[in-house]
Amino acid sequence: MSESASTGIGPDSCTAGIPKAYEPQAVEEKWYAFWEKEGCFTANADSPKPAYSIVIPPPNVTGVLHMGHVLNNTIQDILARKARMDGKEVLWLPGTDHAGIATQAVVEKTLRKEGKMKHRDDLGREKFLEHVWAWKEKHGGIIIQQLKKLGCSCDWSRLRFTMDPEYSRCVQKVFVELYKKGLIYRGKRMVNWDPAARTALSDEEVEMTETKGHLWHLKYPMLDAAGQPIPDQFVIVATTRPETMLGDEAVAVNPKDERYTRLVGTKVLLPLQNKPIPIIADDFVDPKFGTGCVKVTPAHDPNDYAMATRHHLPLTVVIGPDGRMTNEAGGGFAGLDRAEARKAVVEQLEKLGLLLKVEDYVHNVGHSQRSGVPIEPYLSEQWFLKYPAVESSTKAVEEARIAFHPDRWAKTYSHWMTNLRDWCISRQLWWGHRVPVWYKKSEIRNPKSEIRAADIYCGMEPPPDPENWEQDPDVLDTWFSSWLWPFATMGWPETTPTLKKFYPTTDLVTGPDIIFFWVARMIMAGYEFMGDLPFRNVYFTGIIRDKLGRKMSKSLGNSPDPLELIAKYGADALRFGTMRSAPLGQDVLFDEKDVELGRNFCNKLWNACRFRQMQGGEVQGEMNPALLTSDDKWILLRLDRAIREINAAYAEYHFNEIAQTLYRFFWSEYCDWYVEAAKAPLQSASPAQKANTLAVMDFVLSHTLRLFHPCLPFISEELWHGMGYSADMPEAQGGKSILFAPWPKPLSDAEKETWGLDDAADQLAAAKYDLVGLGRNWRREFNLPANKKLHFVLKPAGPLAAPEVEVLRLLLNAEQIRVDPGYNPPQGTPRVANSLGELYLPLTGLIDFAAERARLTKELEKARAEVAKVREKLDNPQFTQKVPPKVLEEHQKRLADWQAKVNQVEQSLANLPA
RNA sequence: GCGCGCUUAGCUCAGUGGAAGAGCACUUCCUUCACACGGAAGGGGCCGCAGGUUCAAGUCCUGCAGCGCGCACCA
Repeated sequence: MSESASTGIGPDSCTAGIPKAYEPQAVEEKWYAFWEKEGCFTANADSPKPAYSIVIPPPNVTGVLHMGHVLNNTIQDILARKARMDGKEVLWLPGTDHAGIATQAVVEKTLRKEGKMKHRDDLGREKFLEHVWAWKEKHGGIIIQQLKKLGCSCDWSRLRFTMDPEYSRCVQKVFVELYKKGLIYRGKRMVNWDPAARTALSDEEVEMTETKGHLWHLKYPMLDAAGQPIPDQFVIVATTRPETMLGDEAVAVNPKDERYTRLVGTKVLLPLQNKPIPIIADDFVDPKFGTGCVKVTPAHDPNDYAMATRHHLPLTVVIGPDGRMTNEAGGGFAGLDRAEARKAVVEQLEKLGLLLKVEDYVHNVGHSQRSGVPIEPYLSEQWFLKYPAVESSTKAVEEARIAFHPDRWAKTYSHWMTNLRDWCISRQLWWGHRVPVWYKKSEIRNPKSEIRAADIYCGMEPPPDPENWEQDPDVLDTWFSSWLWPFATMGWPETTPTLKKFYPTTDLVTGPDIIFFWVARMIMAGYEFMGDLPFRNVYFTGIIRDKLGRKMSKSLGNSPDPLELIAKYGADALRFGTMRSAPLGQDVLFDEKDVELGRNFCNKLWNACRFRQMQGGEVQGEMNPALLTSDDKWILLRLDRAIREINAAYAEYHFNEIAQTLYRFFWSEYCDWYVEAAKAPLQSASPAQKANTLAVMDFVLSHTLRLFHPCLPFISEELWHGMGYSADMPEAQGGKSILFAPWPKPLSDAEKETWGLDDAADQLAAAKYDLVGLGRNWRREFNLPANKKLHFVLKPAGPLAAPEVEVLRLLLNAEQIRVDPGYNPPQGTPRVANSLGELYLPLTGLIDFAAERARLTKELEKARAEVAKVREKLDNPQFTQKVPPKVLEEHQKRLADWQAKVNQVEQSLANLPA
């Protein structure tokens, strides 16, 4: 493979030429280009392989990559790459979203800044949209390029945008169908109005935030039958929004409230407007709250609107769609912003002596999720959708045909689904899918009267006589297009091969914050238009926070730029670090240290392979069972365990466990123990034995690289070729790319038997490493420098082959280990022991016996405590009778082990000088 | 108000019924021919509090407290 030459590692490269540290930049660029050129990510709809598919949650077309994207897309990429290695035909379908309000707001802001307009009306619809499209062309590809940097294996040939002409047709078709079914209707309602964006919003786009405000108590003068104020007689109303009083049309009391019964039917004088308004009785009013009198502002409060409807009160609009007071608010207030008007109204009332008191008051205020400003309840005509396929969608999740991970979100879903309210889908914007509805021009549009059905034309094509019609100016909520994403991206309404092969999709990876916005609606759209669920599993990621637990935001400046991290540490490092700290369903506290850990891990992998290369020779294919050492057998068993653990973690979407197992296996088991132990045969054994050790390394590394590939796609590919493991594989199964190499299988019983991977070998190696640990501890105890060569004596408990002793010698960094079954140590020789035998360090005179005695005493105490703990359990007949046999055996063995430890340590202590 | 999470080593977090774990940070030693983006050895936990179930509880149940997040029209 010529690709390997440039970065240094490879079968033919000379040792000196391999960089000591992994340098990801060139490697990542090279392999991404290779994958794309070779069409590795392109899904074949005609493939006989079983299908695996994911649709990307489309990022905002003009957005840039942030840490949330990194988390989300790394997970999707891991799933996609794992599925390929499992032999599936994989489609990861990418795309972007037009993100109506967000994009329009950004473009408007830019155009204002550039002095090209003050308000979009200055440009007009067509001209303005030209600017948005230009913006989209300029910025739309950025996030796609960034996803490629991250290594995402999306099928870019199928890239979709929610405003693609074909996609727009889907949106129109869906609107028309639902309109004809009567599920989409037009209505005059009190909606959530965003005065900054000047559009209606859905309920889901309103965030209730606890706000410190005030409760103003206002005095409304009572009027007598002749309409004259009764001196010193007032009705007291309390309000959090005094500016709305300019639009009051009544004061309401509870009909059962005896304090006010006699007042019902009389009138009060609305201050400032000097308008008589009635006192009405309505059950809505809670007599126990405040004074029991409520001011009624029909046009600016949903409850008041409902009351006004019941009592046939007029609607006085005093706040306009721009959040400024209208002419109806009166001369002194018209034109003021609602916040300014509040101050002005309070000031005036105070002057008139009509402000009784002001209390601090904490309450929830709806804010626009987009622009952050307080929502204004606003009466307007909008399009609404009565959700389709609700029952099947609810059941699909409740009966786990669609599985949520973690499943607790199913409860949230269920709660929302059983309390659905119609979805306000029209937006007073220009950037988006325009409502496919035309109104007859001859009908003079009177905002106070609703348009008759006969004068509405709804269709995918404009009416045949367009000159007589006028299209609805509004566009549709962005989510009204993204809810079709899983099938509209696959060629629906045609039954395309892609749709046939890959719908329903397998997994969806998204954030729980859009469970209502997107996930629930996609499920309903799936059932309504495809007659089937859109995905089988939904993985909900956590939210990425900074290390102080704060949400990442531009204003806080606590959001690192993933591309800078990639440039600094490599994409693999970013992916691995993120996965390792991202438990299922929990928020992720991101720390750059995690990425550093990822980089260090890649470097470890690089150097472990570099070490193998430095031993020379071709890839060794066959392991000769007769030549396998206990260390070989031990690492093969550890590999087997790692494969099983990783498979189990994949099955449960536990990505942090996958990363942690990879880390533990490769670093703590393979590098720390196996490689160090293997240096013994590599340095001194026969050529055949040496070759066999290399065969074990090649076996383990070639499996390891494949286990790593979904998480670390770049370095695993580089090393896969560099080490020559691709050479033996069929072209389509790893020969071309590790992408298609078969996913490692756990070792079979037959393999374990062939290679002699039994408990005895496993325990021999483990005992060796244990003894090494005990021996190494002496260096610290006795202040012996780590590089000082020492002489040990080993008194083995049984027969011990010379190569095992050589491993001990190497791991202990010993000059020599003298094996002497009959060794009779002089009093005072430090001693440790386990099942392997007794290890002595004859160093009389150099030793701090007090420290050794203290250490051994502590160890003895610990061992005795453990013995006591286990013995207590075993002495309990309840325990021995009820416990499963396996657990009983474990405890008995534990007792024996700790007892042996006690004996060993006692002997070691006895061996110290008194 | 209802619902859902979280509370384990200095920090960030794994660990869902059978001997308290990882990474980082810290201490000591080591530039030994894969790696100082490294190696070795250490120190450090009433597993939030109180009850209960069980032979056995960090793990299951019930309260309580603190923190966080959803949902909810009380002015």
